[in-house]
Amino acid sequence: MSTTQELHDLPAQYVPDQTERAIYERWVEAGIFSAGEKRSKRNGGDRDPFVIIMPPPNVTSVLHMGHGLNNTVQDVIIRWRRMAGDDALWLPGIDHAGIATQNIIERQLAEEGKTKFDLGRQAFVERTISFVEQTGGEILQQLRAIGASCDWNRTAYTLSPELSRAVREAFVQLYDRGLIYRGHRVIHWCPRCLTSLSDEEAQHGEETGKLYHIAYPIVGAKGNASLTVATTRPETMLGDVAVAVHPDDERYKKLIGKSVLLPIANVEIPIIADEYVDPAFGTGVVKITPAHDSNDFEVGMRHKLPMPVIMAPDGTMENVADADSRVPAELVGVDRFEARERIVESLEKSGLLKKVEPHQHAVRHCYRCDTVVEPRLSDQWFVKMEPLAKPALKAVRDGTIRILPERWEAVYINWLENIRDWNISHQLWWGHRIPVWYCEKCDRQIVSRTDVTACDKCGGPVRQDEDVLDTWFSSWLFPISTLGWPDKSAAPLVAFYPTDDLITAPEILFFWVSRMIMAGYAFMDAQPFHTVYLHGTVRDTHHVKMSKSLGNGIDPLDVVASYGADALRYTVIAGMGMGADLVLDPQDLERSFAPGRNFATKLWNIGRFLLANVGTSPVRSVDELLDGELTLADQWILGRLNATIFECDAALGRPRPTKGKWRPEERYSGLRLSEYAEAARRFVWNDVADWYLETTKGRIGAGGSDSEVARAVLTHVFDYALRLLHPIMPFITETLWQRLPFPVAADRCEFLAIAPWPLGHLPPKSEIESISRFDLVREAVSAIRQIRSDYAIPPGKSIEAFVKSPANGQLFTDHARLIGQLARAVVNISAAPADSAAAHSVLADGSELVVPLGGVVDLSKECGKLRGELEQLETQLESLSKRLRNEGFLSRAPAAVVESEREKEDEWIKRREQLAEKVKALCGG
RNA sequence: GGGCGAGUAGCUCAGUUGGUUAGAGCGCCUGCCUUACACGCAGGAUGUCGGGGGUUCGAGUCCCUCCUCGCCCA
Repeated sequence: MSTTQELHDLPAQYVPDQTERAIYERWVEAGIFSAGEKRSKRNGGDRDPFVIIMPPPNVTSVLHMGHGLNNTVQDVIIRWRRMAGDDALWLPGIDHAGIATQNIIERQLAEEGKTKFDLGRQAFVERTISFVEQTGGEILQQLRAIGASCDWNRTAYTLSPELSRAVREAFVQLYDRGLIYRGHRVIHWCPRCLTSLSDEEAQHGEETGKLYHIAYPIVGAKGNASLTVATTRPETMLGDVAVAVHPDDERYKKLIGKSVLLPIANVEIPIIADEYVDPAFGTGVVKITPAHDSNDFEVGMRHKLPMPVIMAPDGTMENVADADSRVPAELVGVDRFEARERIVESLEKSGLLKKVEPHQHAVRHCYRCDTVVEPRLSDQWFVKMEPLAKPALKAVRDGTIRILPERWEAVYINWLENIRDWNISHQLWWGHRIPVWYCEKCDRQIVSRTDVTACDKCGGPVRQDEDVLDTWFSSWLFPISTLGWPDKSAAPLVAFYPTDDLITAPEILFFWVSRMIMAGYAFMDAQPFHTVYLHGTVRDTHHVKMSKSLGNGIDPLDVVASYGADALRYTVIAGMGMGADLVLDPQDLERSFAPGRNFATKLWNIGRFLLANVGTSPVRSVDELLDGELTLADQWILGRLNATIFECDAALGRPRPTKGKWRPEERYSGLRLSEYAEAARRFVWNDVADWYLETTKGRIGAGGSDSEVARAVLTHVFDYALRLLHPIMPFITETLWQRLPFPVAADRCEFLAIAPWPLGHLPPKSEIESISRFDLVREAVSAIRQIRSDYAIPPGKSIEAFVKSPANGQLFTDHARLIGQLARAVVNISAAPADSAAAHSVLADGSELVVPLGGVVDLSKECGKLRGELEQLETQLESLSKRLRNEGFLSRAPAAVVESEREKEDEWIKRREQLAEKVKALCGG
C-alpha cells in the first residue's frame, strides 16, 4: 500500500513497464479478477452476474493487433461491470484448432523430410501434444501484458478432459435425437490437408479462369453433330455421367433421351432434362459430374445416375470408385491441374475444343492452407441444422439476443434461414475423435459417451471411427462446457449461464457465434448470451488487413514496451467507432499511438500537480462541503463531472436487457466505447486540466478554508475521472488513484479496479445555471487571450481589460481576479477610457470587453475584425429570422425547437446591437 | 448473380428517432520552455458532408439514381 514516502515520489515521467507488471501482480494476488459463483444472484448471492466468455485464441497463436483489439474491448466492458458491482467473470480459454495446429506440425515434419504417415497416428498426436505443451497458451500469458482481467483459475482448453466429455455428450445427444447422421455426398475436400471441410471452411475468392467449350458428339447422329458444354474444370469430364438441358429449351428438346459420346473416357452418356440447367448460361448444355460437383450430385440423385469418382484424395487422377477405366492410363497419377492441360491439349487435337474464353468465377480455397478445394463424393458425418436453427432465429427476431452493429442481424438471419447441414467429420489426426465404433463382426454402429472395447450386441471386436470432429464442434459448446456442462447443476453453470456479452469479429459469425446460439438452445434450452458485439478489423493505412504473413502487422507487445498498455488500449478504444475498422500505421507507431500515449502523460501530469499542490494530508469530503463554500468554478467542475458521468453511462448503455428481452429503444444503443472514451477525455483534459486546475492555482497555496475546499474538489473530481477512465486505462489510473489524499473517513477500496463506478444525479436547475455562468467567465478569458494573440502581445506582458456588462455585472465583478489570472490581465469591471485606442470584443450575453492597447492597436484592423464579425452574425441572424417568420416552420416544428430558436434570436439581436454600436463608435459608422 | 457497408477537414474517423454557426484526434500555420505537462500551452486555417434528383417549414441524417471502394453469400 502507499506509504507517505511514495506519495511524494511521482517520477517526472510516466514509465509504464516499471509499474504495469507490478500492479497486475497485485490485482491477481488480491484475487479481484476471480468471480464467485456464490456471489451470483442466481446462486443465492447478492450480485448480478456479468459474464464474458473469451473467444478462445488458437493454441498456436501469438498476440497480434486483432487480439489486442478484441481483448481490450472485452476488458473494458468487464472492468466497467466489475466496478459497477456485478459479479464479473471473464473466462479465458484456448482452442486446440484442429487443422491449423496439425498443419504446423506437418510443416515441421516436412522440414525434417518426413510426413505424418512416417510417424503414424499415435506418435503424431503425441508430438502435437508436446508441441502444444511447450508453446501453447503463450497468448494467454501475453494477454496479461495488456491488462486483461480474466479469471485465470477458470482457464479452459477445448481438448481438456472436461471439455472433451462435453463434446462426446453433445455428439451422443444429437445422435440420439436423430440430428447427427452419416451422409454419402459431395463435400469440400482439401487435397493438401487431405480432409473434408465444412462449407464455412471452404472460402471462396473471385478468380479469372477459363471457360472451355467442349463438343460431345451425339451418338447415332448424322455427320458430326455434337452438343457443346462449357466448363471451367475440363479434368472433371472424365467423371461425367450425363449432359443436361433445360426441359423447356426448344433447341434441345428433341435430343432428350439420346446419348453423347464422352470424349477421352469413351463412354456413352445420356442427354437428360433438368430444371437446374440455366438455358442462358454458355450453350445451355451442362455436363453432369455427380461425384465432383455438389449441384451435379443433386441432379445425379434425382436421375439415379452412377457417380464415378475419378480423382484420388491428393488431387491426382485415378479410377477410384465406379469409374471402370474412365481415366486413361496416361493420366492416372497426374495432378488435376496438369491433367486439365493435357485433356485440353488432346481435345484441341481432336477438334473437340470449340472455344476458350476468360471467365470470372468463384473458386473455393482451404481456409487454412489456401489450396484450391476439390468437391468430392465422400462419406461424412453431418449435423442436421434446420431444427437447431429455429430457436436461434427466434432469439434474434424477438430481441432475446441482439447483434451490434444492427446490420449483422440481417446477415445472421439470412444465413440461418438458408442453413445447410454441417459436415463435422474431418480426416485429421488432431482433434476429438468421433465417438462412434463399428463392430468388425456384425457391422453394428455404436455411438457412445465412453470408449467401447467390444460390440454390445455380438461381443465382436470394434474399431473407432478414424475421423476427428471439426474444431468448431468443440468451440460451439464453449459457453456451456467451460461452466461445467453436461452437469446441469454445476455451480458455475447455475451462477453464470446464460452469459452476457460475446465480443468477436464478424468473420466468425457463422463459424462460431451462430452455432453457439444453436448449441445454447439445443443443450441448455437458453441463449448463451444476450449481446453479440462485432468489432471491426485492424488494417494498415492501405486498408489491408494486418497479418504476420503480409508483414504489415504491429506487435502489441512492442507498443506496450514503448508506450504502455494504457496507450495501446486508449488508442484502440478511442479510435474505433461501432463496428468500424481500425486503421493503424505499422510504419509509424509513434503517430499511431500518440493519442493514447499523450493522454496517459496528461493524466500523469495532472496527478503530479495534484500531489505536489494538494499534498498528502487527507482532504475534506465533498459531501460535507456546504453550497456557500463552493466557488462558481467548483460548482462548474462538479456539474461537468456529473454531466460526464451521464455521457459515459449513456454511451455504455444498459448492461443487460430489462426483462430478458431487449426493448426496441434500448436494443441498438450502448457499447459506444469510443464515445465513452471521448466524454471522459474531454472532461479530464478540456475541463479539469485546461480550466479547473488552473483556477485552483493560488487558491490551494493560500491556506485557509477556501484552500481546503479547492483541495477537496480537485481531489474528488480527479478521483472520479480516474474511476471513469479505469476500464480503458487500468494501469495508470490505478497507480495515480493509489496515491490520492482521500478524506480520512473515506471508506475506500484497496484497488481502483473494484472501486464503485460513479453514479450521476439529476442536475438541479442551480447546477445547470452554474455551468452556463462559468461558461461566460471562460468566454471572457478566451476573448482576452484572443486579443493577445491577434496583437501578438508577449505572454509575459500584463495588460488591462475592461468589461462592461449590462446583464451580468455582478458575475464579472466577482470573477474579475480569476479572469485576470487566467488571461494574464488586470480586469476592471467598468467602461474603458473613452479616448484610448483599444481592441474590442462582444461576448455572447452582450457584454463588451475592451483592451486598451496604446500605440499597438491598428484601428483599421480592429474595424475590419469587428465588421467581419458583425457581417457574419447578420447573415446568420437573417436566416434565423426568416425561419421564424416562416408559417410552415412555426406551425409544424415542435414547440421546443421554435422556442429555442426564439431565444437564440433574442441573444443574437442583443449581440448585433452591441457590435454595431462598437463599429459605429470605433470606425465612424 | 444476390445482399450489405462505406464515401464528412491533408490523414483516421464521430455525428443515436431530420432541428443551433457540422465535431474530435493526428497533421499543418503563428506565438510561447507562463514553476503539472513541449507527449505541452495559447491562438489559427482547412469541409459545395462522393455527383445528381426528390420528400420536407427544415436534409450530412429520409427516398430514388449514378459513380468509386470494400465485405459477405451463391
